[in-house]
Amino acid sequence: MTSTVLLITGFRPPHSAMPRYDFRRIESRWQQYWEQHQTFRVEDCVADKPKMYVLDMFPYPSGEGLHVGHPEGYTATDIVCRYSRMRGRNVLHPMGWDAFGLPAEEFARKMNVHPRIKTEENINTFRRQLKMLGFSYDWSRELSTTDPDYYRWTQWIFLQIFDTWYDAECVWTGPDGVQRRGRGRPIAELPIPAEVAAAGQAAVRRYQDQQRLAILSEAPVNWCPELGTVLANEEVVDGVSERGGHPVVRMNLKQWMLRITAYGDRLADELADLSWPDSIKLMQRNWIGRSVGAEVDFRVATTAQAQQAWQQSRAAGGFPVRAESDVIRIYTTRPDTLYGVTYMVLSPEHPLVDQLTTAEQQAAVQQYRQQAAMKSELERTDLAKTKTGVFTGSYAINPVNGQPVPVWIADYVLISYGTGAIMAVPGHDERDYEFACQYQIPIVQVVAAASADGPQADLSVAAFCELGVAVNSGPWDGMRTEDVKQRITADLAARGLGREAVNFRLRDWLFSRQRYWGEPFPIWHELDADGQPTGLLRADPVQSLPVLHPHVEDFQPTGTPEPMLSKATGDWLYRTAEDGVRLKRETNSMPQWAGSCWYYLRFCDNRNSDCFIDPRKERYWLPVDLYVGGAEHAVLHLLYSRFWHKVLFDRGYVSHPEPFRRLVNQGMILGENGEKMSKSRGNVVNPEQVVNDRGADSLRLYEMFMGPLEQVKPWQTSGVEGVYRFLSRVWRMIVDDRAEQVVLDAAVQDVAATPEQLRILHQTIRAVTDDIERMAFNTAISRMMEFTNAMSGQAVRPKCVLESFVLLLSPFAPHIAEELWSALGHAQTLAYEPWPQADPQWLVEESVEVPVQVNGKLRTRIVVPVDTAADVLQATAEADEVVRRQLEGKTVVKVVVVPGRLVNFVVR
RNA sequence: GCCGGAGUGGCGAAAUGGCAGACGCGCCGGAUUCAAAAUCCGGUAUGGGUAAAACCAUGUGUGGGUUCGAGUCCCACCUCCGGUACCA
Repeated sequence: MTSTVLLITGFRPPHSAMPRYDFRRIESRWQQYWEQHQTFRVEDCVADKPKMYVLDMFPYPSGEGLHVGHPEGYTATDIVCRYSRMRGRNVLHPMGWDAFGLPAEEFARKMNVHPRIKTEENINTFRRQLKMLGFSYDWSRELSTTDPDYYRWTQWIFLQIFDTWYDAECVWTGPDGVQRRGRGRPIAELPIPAEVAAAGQAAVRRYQDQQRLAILSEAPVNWCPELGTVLANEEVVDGVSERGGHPVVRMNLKQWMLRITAYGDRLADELADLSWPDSIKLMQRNWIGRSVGAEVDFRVATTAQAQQAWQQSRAAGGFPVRAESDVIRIYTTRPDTLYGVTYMVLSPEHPLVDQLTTAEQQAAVQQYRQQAAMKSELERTDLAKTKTGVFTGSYAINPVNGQPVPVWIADYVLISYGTGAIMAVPGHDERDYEFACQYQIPIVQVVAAASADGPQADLSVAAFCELGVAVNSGPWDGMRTEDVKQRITADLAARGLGREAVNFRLRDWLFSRQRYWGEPFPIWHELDADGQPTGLLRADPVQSLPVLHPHVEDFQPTGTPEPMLSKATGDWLYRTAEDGVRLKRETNSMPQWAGSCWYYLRFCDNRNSDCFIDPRKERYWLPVDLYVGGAEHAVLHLLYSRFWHKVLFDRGYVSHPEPFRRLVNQGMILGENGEKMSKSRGNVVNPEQVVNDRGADSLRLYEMFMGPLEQVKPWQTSGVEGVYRFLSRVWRMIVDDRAEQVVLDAAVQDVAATPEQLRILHQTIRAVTDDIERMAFNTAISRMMEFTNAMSGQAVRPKCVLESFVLLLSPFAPHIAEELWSALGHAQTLAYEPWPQADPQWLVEESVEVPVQVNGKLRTRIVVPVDTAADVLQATAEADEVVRRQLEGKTVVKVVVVPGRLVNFVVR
């Protein structure tokens, strides 16, 4: 009875088998297939395939799970990888976890669960969510920075840095065949001055310890009591911690510093050859902030004879490495303005301040220094509206003209930059100008405008900071600024009073933290008989690595700058060496940046227990061909990684000077309201939800269809709907959605394609291919939509055309593509099918529509054969009715004819 | 302040100096349906014009410039976003 009714009404039973595009079934099926068949496992060092290393910035596995921002970059790289495999490349596409860090430790503190447990839980969530999206990672290469097998080698690299000193004069040629000046060399090769050698073994060791690239030094640091750790300058924003916004105070602590500044020149110069966005290169260059100028010595004023004697000794002995105790050494980028110096400024922390302060000024200076010390970084920058300072009572002699100038202290001069002291030229420096006005210090003009039409100097209004010509500058008057700089520096150098100098805005990298959940340092402190540190250090032997975390009972912060690891028991903290020396372990831990500095190397060889990377694999895979991640890492992570890489390069462990050949930054995805996504704004989109609603292929496609990868763009849930509809149309174009099984639609036939169909196909192949090469995924998807719109209307859809199309679609929407490929009769995955080739024969249209303009305004369009010559094209245009009317009664002055593009009549 | 990047329909966007708005969303109309969903077809920058078309004018943040021709190149400015902040 039922069947009768069915026949009469044409009603078909709902069939669960698979009529429609059922993404749930398709996606889980193909994810299982890839996993079972190890489809994306990659071999190292394959000789007959060109390699391609495509890397995502690995995520911090937060407790929140995946964010829609993650799949943006990951989808882009996955498309490139899948495409590249089909183009015959051997593709390395790994994923891992940057899993050390404070949140897991905070959680441990609240819940008393070991950070490792929470970390593993978070990683499991992230891995599950990423696998849902169908990325073609080689999961056998997965790693976490928190794996002892991984951080063993992080510690090992630290020891290499510890074992290295920077020989700035060394000229050498690397394995890349490029000659460089400056090289990190083994500390054992450091020349020891005779007097140090004579002072004994301990003196030699202390001397070496000062020259290493990793040194312990007493430095003013940002201590955050709330977080229980010191923070790098970069982690402090406006005087509070970047994470959590807790107050930060400055204090002096002994901390590990990595001497990244030694590599400042190379880090800046070697950006040149990288395929990175210019804006990122510029940001790095600005961050490094290399400037060229001069160091100049000003002797504290005493008697004329003493001054003369000093100058004579300098003329004879040259410019010393360290200035004498009565000499103020300054750094300036404008040595040409030396004649305009009307005062000098020492930073309040400068070691000469006490010595220079006269009895009358004692109280004022003392008070000022105390104030400055108490000011946080925030206040010091915030209160910068009006400059403050105090006169020390002393004068120094200007080496170019013998004039005495007063010496002040002021907190607008930073102890950490240059020499911590400046010559002040209020006429030609904004800050000095402001200060001089504040304290009625004379302002002298020594630079005049170079020409009448450029910016002019008016020192009654503002400092004149432009280049120009020297005035009031003795022998240099009339010379151009650039020339005076050169010659005055040379002149000072000849007299032993100055020299050319280079400075960096970049500071050395504060490399220790006081947290539990970071890599322990493989370093011991020697103790004396009383159990006090002697200041001498010992490195763990590399065979004994990793230094594992100690067991601790609770994760409450110590409340003091004493590191968390100091809560460890004695057997972790202390040891007696073979020679009987009592040792205490270093209890600081490494910052989160450490693990991410070199993970791209370990992906090439993540199971190696003999070395951090097999040199053969390093030479095969490195450098990374494409690195995609957020612009928030534009400076720090990328600079730190490059630094470590260069140390490893100098020490012969890696063969390329740079780790990342090409860099692309994805733009942030905003909430639907155009604001940054955040819990507090309530506009967070959960990718897992999108996958459940519309499938991974739709999510991937939408993330790419939103707009250019690099651009910031708002999320639109209706847009996901749009690409889902597109995938449904693709499905119906090939599969009969009325059948109970996945069978081809009756229109899909094994026949030859028509010329029109071939033209559409090959134009699509060409456009999609070009767009993938340009990483313009949004337009590639548009082209596939156009193809689908055109082909769906065809009564007969040749199978061969659809097969090529499915291959084009597969990098973007791999699950549906695999399913369709299988429906089209293929037993194997399409992951390694050759990428379709555009046949030039079908790329040319037979005729073309050419716009005709009159005076640049579009008047009509004419259709002509595609290769119509210029004169014929013009004649055709002139013959056109609309054009004739437009040209009537006017004089044609000129005709612009671009064959195949346009005709333009210029008339009067 | 300084250094980057970006301003194009109702929205996301597209456009080697050569037809502005491809593609998608939304909306409007139609087909299918008892009805709805889904699907399919058509339309959709603005103003004028027309019964409807044709057609005309305007239009890529603002103002200028180069050019036969400018969203695209140059100059000045405005707005938004990102970076940076006394670096001598």
